Amino acid sequence: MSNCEQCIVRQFSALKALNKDELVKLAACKTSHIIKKGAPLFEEGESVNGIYCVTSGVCKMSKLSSNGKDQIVKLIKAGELIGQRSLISDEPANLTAVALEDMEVCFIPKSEVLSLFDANNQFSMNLMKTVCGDLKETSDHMVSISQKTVKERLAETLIYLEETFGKNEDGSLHIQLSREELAGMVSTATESCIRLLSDFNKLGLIELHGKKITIIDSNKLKRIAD
Amino acid sequence: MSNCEQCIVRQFSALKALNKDELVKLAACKTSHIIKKGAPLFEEGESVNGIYCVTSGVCKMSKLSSNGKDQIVKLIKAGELIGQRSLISDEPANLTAVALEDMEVCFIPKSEVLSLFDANNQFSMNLMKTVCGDLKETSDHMVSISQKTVKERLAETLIYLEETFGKNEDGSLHIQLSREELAGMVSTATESCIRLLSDFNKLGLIELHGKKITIIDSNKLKRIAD
DNA sequence: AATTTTATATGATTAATGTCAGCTTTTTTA
DNA sequence: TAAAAAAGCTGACATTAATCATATAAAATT
Repeated sequence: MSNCEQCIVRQFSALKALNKDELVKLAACKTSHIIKKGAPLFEEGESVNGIYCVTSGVCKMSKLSSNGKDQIVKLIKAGELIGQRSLISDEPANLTAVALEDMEVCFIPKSEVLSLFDANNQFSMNLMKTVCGDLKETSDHMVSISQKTVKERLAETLIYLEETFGKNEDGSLHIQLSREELAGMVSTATESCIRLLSDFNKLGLIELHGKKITIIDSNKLKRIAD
Repeated sequence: MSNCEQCIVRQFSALKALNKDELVKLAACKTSHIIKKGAPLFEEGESVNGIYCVTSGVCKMSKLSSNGKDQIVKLIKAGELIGQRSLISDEPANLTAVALEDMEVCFIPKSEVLSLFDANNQFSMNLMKTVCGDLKETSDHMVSISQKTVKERLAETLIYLEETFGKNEDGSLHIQLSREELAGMVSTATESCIRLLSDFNKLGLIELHGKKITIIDSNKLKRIAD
């Protein structure tokens, strides 16, 4: 059982409000897990009974629609919490969480979160701000899907991926998504996504080497994205 | 200055957790307002500095996109609160709120909400649940826009309007939206919306008399909506 | 009441994007 | 390493839904 006081990623989530005693108590009740790439943390409809704190790795939160397409609602990276919404709503998960890379996560049981919620106003305020931030992002995402073209959304998504997850030493996007997953973020068909990537490539906006995507002209991409 | 203790709609929002003292204090600091149909409560980008509690009437929360279309993100009815998200995030409004009917609202200043938040755990938990509910709805709405056809979404929206706002004695939808507004909810062009309403009419699923829409076969509509 | 403006309606056309099919490359598994 | 499976790519085509044009009806204004 590792220490929560030393945990760096804590600073990035609502947990930053916890005091020493609370952290000791947290360390005692949390459990650590390794989630392999492609494995689910939980699936839509499951009862989660706690929240996950991501120590390393990235995961996608998505919803499978009746036509078999996986719409990615958001990506989560180290330092963020997963499952707050359904914990607070006291409902089963609305989205499926699947690891995009090998992940390390800590599971904090619901009872512990609720007791923190009661005892620590700053913690609950932080949690609330996170959920409110998610709500704003999701509203904006919704408007973007309904008002922008696929090309604009793809450009927007590529910029988002670079800004949020950074790049490798060779300049390529650090996060590796399949074309299908990228399409799921953009909300388009896989073929359309591939075709537009290929167009961007021909226009010199990006470079493609297998799964690696390198953004060459981010200003032009930003202009396309609006 | 009217009484908050006697206010019925309080029961429908996070405010139901307030005790007698808190309600007296609330009554003393809140202000009541009449908003005429078509008038804005606030616009995107404005600082709201408090929350509105809707006593009567309905309003739309929408976002104007660069191409001039108004995407309606959600509708709000009596008993609900408006502006929690930006209050908690401490940000300007992300959406514009416009009255669809004459409305009565009470404005509660930010300082009062924050002090309730600190003093009353149940209140903050309620507020949090509301925001989480909004987040789930918005996520689902987003997936619906990206995965369903316009026809399916229109059917879905009509069912939602009947279930949420009820019908008049003659069976027509109680809430009256322009075709443009309905299109804004469905996320489609006004013409497409009109055309599909006309199709539904010909198929005997609904009846149109001017602005009045009457749902005739809600089962078939539900089947179309999925 | 007449006129202007706005909303609703419908047809024709175009543009955007999804679907299907076939092929190549990459990855996985035996 | 060979074979099989999955992912990526491209072209052809179909479909959906947006746009444009125009007509009618309703509402607002003079």
